[in-house]
Amino acid sequence: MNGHAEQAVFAALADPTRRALLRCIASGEASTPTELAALLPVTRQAVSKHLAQLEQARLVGAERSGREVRFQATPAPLGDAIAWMTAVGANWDERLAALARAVEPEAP
Amino acid sequence: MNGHAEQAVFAALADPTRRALLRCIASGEASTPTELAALLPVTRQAVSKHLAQLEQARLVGAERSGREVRFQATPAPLGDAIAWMTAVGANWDERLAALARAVEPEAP
DNA sequence: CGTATCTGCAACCAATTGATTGCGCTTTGT
DNA sequence: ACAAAGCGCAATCAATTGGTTGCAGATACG
Repeated sequence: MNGHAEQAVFAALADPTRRALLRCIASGEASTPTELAALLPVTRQAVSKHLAQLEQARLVGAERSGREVRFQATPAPLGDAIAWMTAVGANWDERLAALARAVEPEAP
Repeated sequence: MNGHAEQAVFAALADPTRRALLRCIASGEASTPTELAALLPVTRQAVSKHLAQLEQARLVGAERSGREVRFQATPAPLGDAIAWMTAVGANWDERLAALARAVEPEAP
């Protein structure tokens, strides 16, 4: 689970529409593609493709309920991305090093 | 300093070559474009363009020294990106909420 | 049963991106 | 002074991306 995970996560987070979608889903503002499309200035199909990318990055999970699909946020990949950032940043920043220790509570 | 910063940071981090460059610079393995290009399977000009993007995201800083340019890592934007992630993730994950409190030590 | 929703899939299009080559400018060293 | 090293800029190219429209398959509701 190294290297390839951050790729998808950072790529997914690189798009403003995708970040907005994740925020809406995380805050419980909306859950289905049509609901989310109503909140954003793009079509439902565009939202659906973005959701597919977020799902591939494991940032959201889909669950079908009848004719609609309900999306929910998944926290783990964000933690992985933060771990990568702190691991890199710990080399030259003390504050990030401290955060790295907070992220990885493993005792050697 | 809201919104536009993460855009550049996440976009910069979305590319594998750029992540490798940041890791090399952060670890002190290399500092100049030609040094970095020697470590990666791309040309020096490609490295230079990637460095420009990292610089635009404030993840690295350039400093000319004679005929060569020495790059150094800048920690702040990583902290901003982590703050964004924890802020979004805090809505549905307790562990990220705890991390958010660690990142933002501001008392209201 | 028929109709209106909600969704996914395919084709297609413009814009961006990652990467390359070639050239010109500045700095170092003999 | 002159050659070599390091760097930046411009043009170019293939591949990817974000977005759209159109259509077909399920599912709820009258």
